[in-house]
Amino acid sequence: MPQLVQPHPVEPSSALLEGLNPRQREAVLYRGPALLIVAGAGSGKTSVLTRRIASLLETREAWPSQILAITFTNKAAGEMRERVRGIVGHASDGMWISTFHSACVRILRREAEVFGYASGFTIYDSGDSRALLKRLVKQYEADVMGLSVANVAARISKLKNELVDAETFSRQVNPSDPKDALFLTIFREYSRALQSANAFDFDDLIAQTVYLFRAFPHVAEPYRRRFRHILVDEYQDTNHAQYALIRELTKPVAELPGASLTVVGDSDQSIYAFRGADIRNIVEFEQDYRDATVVLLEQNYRSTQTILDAANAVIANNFDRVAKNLFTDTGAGAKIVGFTGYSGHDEAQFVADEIERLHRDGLDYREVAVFYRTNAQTRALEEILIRSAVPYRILGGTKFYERAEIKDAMAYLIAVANPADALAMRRILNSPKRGIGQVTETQLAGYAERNGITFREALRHAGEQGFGPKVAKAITGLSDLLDEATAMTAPPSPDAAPIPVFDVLALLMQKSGYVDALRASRDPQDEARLENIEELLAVTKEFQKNDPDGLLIDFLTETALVAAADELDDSSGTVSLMTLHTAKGLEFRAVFLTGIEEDLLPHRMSANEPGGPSEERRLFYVGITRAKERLYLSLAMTRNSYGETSVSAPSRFLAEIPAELIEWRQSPGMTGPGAGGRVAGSLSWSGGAAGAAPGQAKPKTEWPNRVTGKVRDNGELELAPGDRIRHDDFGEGRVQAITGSAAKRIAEVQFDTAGRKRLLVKVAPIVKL
DNA sequence: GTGAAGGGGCTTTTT
DNA sequence: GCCCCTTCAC
Repeated sequence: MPQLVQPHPVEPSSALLEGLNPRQREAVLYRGPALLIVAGAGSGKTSVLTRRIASLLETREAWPSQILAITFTNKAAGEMRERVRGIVGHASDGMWISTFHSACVRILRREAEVFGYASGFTIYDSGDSRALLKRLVKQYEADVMGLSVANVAARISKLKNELVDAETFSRQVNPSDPKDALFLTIFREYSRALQSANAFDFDDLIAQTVYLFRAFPHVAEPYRRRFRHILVDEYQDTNHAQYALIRELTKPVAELPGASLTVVGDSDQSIYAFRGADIRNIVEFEQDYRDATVVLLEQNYRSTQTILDAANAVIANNFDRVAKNLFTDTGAGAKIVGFTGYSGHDEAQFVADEIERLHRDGLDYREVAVFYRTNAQTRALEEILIRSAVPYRILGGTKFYERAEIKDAMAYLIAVANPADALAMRRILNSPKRGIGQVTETQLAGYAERNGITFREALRHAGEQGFGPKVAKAITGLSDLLDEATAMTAPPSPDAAPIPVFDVLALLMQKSGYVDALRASRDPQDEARLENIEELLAVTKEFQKNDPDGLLIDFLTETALVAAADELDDSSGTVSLMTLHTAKGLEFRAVFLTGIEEDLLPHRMSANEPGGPSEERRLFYVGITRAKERLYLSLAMTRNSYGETSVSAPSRFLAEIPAELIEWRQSPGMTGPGAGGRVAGSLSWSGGAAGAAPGQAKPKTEWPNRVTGKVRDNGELELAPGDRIRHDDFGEGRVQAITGSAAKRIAEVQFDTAGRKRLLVKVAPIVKL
């Protein structure tokens, strides 16, 4: 064991402290049992955290293996690791920098056997949990009692985040309430099913690690000894289970004091109460950890004063907070631009046009982001951005790993890695179609249960269950294929290189007939599905490239834990679209906050929740403070939801921003008949959505979802400068120039009334005249 | 057991 | 508007 505490730490090199203000410097240098860094938005906390870690290493106060740093996303973890490495080089190897979930998986994979799990356990995402719960809800006819899959799932998740398991819950619940009794039954069955499938759901990853540490101190002890410095970022968004995990890890062991704990957070940016985040963790930090020191970082190095003024003014309306005021010395900067569209599409068009203008002025697309409250808002934005030929990327929403064909392919891999996982087995049982239906599946499950074997084992005994020859052969064929793949993943000698995941997946997809079935299909969507399978194969290739020794189980872990923000690719040169939640922790030179309307932000669903409106305000605050130079606030008078158009009202939050900070290109008061009213005062549209505003007569354009990949296709439409065209929305215009080639050909068109636009020739709703 | 057609219900945010 | 589930015909 290396020396644990140096009485007189060596002064860190001056390069490490360079450019830090006194507060930041203190946050880097302070040494003690507990440190809370209250870091306002943009106050350089990432820099402080990295330098704090680097200084611990540089002065030899800590070995890399003694450091555990928790970040909010895998991407943030990767960046922090790189930055520390940039300062101290390979002296940083061996640190644990990861998310709560990744760190817990790492611990659980090592220790699973201690409490009845196997190391190859599956991680169930929310879709898997719901699939499991669906069967239970149906089985117990719980829906007639008003227990839907969604609310059972939410309730179980909440309980697990509070470290309440089914047995603990059974002691709290009133057994004479039939609804609660039924819920308890389902909770129990769900937990049992997870355990027998050798699986953890997302919430288990944290909660079970805590149970493990509490039940088996000898398991916890090596971790308590090992991690002498624990740092947690975004502490305001930790839930009770995560809090408890940190408490467990910082407990003293025998002669050793507890690990030194550093947490960084900002209660104004707490936006995850809905998933159990407890702001008290940060507010009561000083009571929890005696001798804690607090450092406050208020100077902002990100945004202009105008943006900060808006942010400060908005957040000041939350009454239950410690006053904090962000400031900068970089100057006022540009005014915030406001825009009110007639419809969501009109709003989106403003966004697209403005992005193009910024781009012409030299701003790279990757410096621009568009935020929204709900994923549903992407549709209109996407349609317009495609048409306007603005390159964009949606973070989160795409859900590659949630697509049926990807889930199928992953289920094949899971069936190999974790034969106990009946959910994965059932999923692949009849995809591709093998003539194994519901009846056969139920029979197999029954056989497994009667004989006390797994579902996977039952497949091996297909011959003994009275199936027809075709069905029996199909089952045996699948079973043999899985055996073949399993043999690949278990190399003959321990030091032989593992067979790449790519080969395993390729074998499974081919020999199962999965790809052949897609190829043979006449469903046009299957072509896209086939491409997705190929995309997944490419992902496995990439995985092996980055991690040549990576095993199948590592691949499954990595893909199970990708967060939306992990998809951000700084080199892509595209505009980033994401929800306000995903935006936390990021920054962009130009930011568009869209849909700033009542019922959307604050969201209608938040109104009845305690603390709901305040949390929505923090969400708005988080969005505003992502912007470095330019901030746009936009909204629409009408919005489509459920295929119906409804009228919307400006968000109350708009009125909280001092009027002189916003320059309205088109204010809410200017849009309706009888325009001229002020934004802030009355919060309704004067005259509603009536009146034939130009934006509203738009013809409907069909934009099928991305699975089909089938958008409008003009084929090889020939266009040359000088040609006249007609556009569905913009009317007639003249082509000014053509750039790009093939599918990326872009036409610059001067429209007679709609101004100048860039259009993707292949997909724009245009005809040549 | 499979596929097409029609009806009901739903969306806040995420690891 | 779309997804998922049920129903019905083969």
